[in-house]
Amino acid sequence: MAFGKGCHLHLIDGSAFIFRAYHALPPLTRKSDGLPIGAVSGFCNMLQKYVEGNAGGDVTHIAVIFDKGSHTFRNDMYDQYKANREAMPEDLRPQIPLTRQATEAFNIACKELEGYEADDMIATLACQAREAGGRVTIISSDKDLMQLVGDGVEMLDAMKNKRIDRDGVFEKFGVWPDRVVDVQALAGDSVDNVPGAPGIGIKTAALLINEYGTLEDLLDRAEEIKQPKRRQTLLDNRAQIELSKKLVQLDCETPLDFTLDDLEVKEPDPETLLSFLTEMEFRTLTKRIADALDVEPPVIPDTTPEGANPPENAAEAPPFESSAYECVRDMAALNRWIEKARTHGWVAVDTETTGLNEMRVDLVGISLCVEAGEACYIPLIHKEAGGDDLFGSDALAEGQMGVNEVLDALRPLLEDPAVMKIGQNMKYDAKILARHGVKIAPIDDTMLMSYAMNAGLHGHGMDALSERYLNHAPIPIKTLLGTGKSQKTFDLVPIDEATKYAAEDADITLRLWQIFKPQLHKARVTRVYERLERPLVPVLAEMEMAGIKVARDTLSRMSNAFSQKMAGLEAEIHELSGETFNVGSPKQLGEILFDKMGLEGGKKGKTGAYATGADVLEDLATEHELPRRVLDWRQLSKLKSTYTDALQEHINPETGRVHTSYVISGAATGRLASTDPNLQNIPVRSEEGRRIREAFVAEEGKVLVSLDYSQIELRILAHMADIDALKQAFRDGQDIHAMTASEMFNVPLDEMTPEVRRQAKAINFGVIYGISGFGLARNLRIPRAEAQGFIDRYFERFPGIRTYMDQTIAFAREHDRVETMFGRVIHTPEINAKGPRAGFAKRAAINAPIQGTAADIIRRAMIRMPDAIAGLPAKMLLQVHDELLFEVDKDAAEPLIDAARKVMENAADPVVHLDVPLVVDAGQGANWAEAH
DNA sequence: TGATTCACG
DNA sequence: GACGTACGTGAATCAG
Repeated sequence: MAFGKGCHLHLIDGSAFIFRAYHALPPLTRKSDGLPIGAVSGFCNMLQKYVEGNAGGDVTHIAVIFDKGSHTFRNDMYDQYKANREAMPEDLRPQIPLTRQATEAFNIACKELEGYEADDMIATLACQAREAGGRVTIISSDKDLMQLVGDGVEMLDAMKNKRIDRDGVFEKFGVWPDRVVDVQALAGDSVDNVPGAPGIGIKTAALLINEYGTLEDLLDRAEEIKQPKRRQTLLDNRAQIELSKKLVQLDCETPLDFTLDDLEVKEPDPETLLSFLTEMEFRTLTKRIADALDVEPPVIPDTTPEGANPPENAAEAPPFESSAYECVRDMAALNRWIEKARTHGWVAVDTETTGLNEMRVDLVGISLCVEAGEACYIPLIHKEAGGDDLFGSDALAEGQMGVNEVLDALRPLLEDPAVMKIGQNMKYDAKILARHGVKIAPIDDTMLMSYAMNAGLHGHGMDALSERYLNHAPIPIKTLLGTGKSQKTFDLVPIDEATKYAAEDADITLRLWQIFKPQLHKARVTRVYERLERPLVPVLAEMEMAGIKVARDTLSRMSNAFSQKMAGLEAEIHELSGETFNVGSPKQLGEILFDKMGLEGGKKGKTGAYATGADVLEDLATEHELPRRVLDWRQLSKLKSTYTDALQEHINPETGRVHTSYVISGAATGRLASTDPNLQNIPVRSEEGRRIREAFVAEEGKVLVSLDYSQIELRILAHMADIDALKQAFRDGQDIHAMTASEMFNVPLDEMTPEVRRQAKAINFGVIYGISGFGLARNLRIPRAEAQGFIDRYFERFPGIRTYMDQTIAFAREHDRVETMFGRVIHTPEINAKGPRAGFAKRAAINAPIQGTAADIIRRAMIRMPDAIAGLPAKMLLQVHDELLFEVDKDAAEPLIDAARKVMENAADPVVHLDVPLVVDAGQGANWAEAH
């Protein structure tokens, strides 16, 4: 395309980029040979960020312009020009040619000219582009370039992401761009050693220029200046000022050996770019760019933990031999293991504790493994064998080192960035260790590796993985602890037994890691694992340890109120049924309703019991009073048993807070699951239930802040299925359900009734779930034919939805899996099954990419959140699928909302560009009910 | 231990 | 033509 009207040229000041990169970054060196590459790395990062930021923009032409040589025509005019510049730092010099290579690798034109400064080339190009009728953006913050601004030329400070237009220039110089040189000529520039007029700065210069029009007029009429000192300075220094103007005046006539047309934007060649980055050994950037280009990142050979790769021959691992495990009882032995871990660069770690509640249990021992079959156990607080149960003997068994002693010795290893720590469900161990002041990092997690590769195929617990991938059934914990009431804790297990069990766990973990690590690439889920799974571990560990304050007395009051109401309802129910029975027993209730009272519509399930679910009772409620009472009773029973009662037992006596646990690999779609207690299903839909949220409170002087994505799954559907009408509605900020209703039923928006809107809303949700006429009919309580009619109409109006569904199912049928927009893989093993199971699988396959993409987005937000709110007195406490809950000092609530909202709304960038905006709603209050 | 029910997104 | 039918979770409870 020839450059002309409608074109947009971006000119990057390469030298400025390099210096900024150099000063912004610590002195990094290339691992393999120590070559300094900090500036190159920063340069590439900035370039990448810049390219990403402009993806989909209107840039048509681009070039990075470099200075070349130190002698320019300005030195001929004035030998002191830029004379007092500091020499280029030694470690920057070799990086200069590399930044040129980098630019070329990005397939961006890279230009320089002997004897000219980059500024002159930029000026020339800008002038040419302007004359051709195009627009220009100069990426630089160099004030010397500001004289070019105007008539379609703008500057952009890439670091501050601030555009500088004519007004911006005026702000800086006090004159419009065409007089900037005059001001600079007067004011001079100490950095470039431009002399100017002594004693006159930018302020005074602007004042004078504005009064006299131009520099030339000013100098000619210098006699008229009222202030004697100023007048004299100008008269005395006329020659110097005129020279200064020549020095700062950019040359728009630079002889270029290329034209604007040569600068047309070109897509980078993935291979060229990635091979350059690989050569530089930029791991993070290589992955990021591979992501952006949607190719699997190349493997960078490495000796550091990030890429610590197990031996290729892991399959030839020795058989399990529990008697070979070592029990570490003294410092000398421990140090030998630490040394082994260091020489390998990795170590599998497993902690044994007195229970499963990470916030309360004690650390009993630690096992380590460095090679298959080579593992040890470090017992810490095992109790004396044969201890008197009656008196609960507390005596420690012989031959154990102290907990602090051992952790002090292990801490440098566990925190060493050069040693990879491998675990199965590392969040657990990380929390235990964090309670002892050890911040374990970096980590790999075999559970998460399995999850990234095999979600939907099987579970990811260690026992299942060991049997499946190592063909080895681990020692069941039951054989050590027993079961039921007589179950004991791990500290009561004899040390020799514990050694076999614990060391085996570390051994298994290491072997799994050796198998999984190389598989990640082949399964094309490396970036899912490294960017969506692993980084979540420390974030969730922090949230879980922070916990949320729960007001026990509030819950307990509610509990009592519920009890009373339930007793009343129970009496009425017994009265109505004519006998006393267990209202909580669906079986008894079914018999009362359908056998004794003879109500219609009794259906027996596969166990032969009548169904008495809420939907059944709801239907019966029109016939009889009893079902309504049972529904009310059940609601209260649920609230009391699951929430007001159970929640109190989860309040940690030490912290006064409730600490949930998130299961990263819980849901196949990428969603988190919350357990012990589940804080993702605290009531909100019913008025009565919502009040339970009043018991979730902020600490004194703080507030709870809730931010939630508005309609995130529908937005993702609109994008993925590419439905223009829906996308436009979201862009316009319309009520999406009303808009759907309007489209479907031909009702103008201003005549929309709540009932019609409600129906459209049900359909919108139904679509996400893989709708059926039957299901919609049941949900809306309308005849099935009518529901089917709605669905047909919906697909007629939004045919893209049908296409999306068909394509998704076809993909699943072919590959036995579906994927989210971020590359998360969800296996659909039943998609080709026969019978009703195929229906389930189909609907799950339709839903998974949508639900999963939403899950990926909030994960990305959570991973970025700690940095984004680092300066605020705030903590992220809970995640509820599309909501994040924070606790923050009262006066910092607004800044927190601003910061967190920004992260959430931009969480898809830069890997995925959504055609619809993500919108986040926020609220705050003393408790969760108020904040939501 | 499995089925049922119901809380959430 | 029949069959079964909205996606993803966790916890409490009953009953065998």
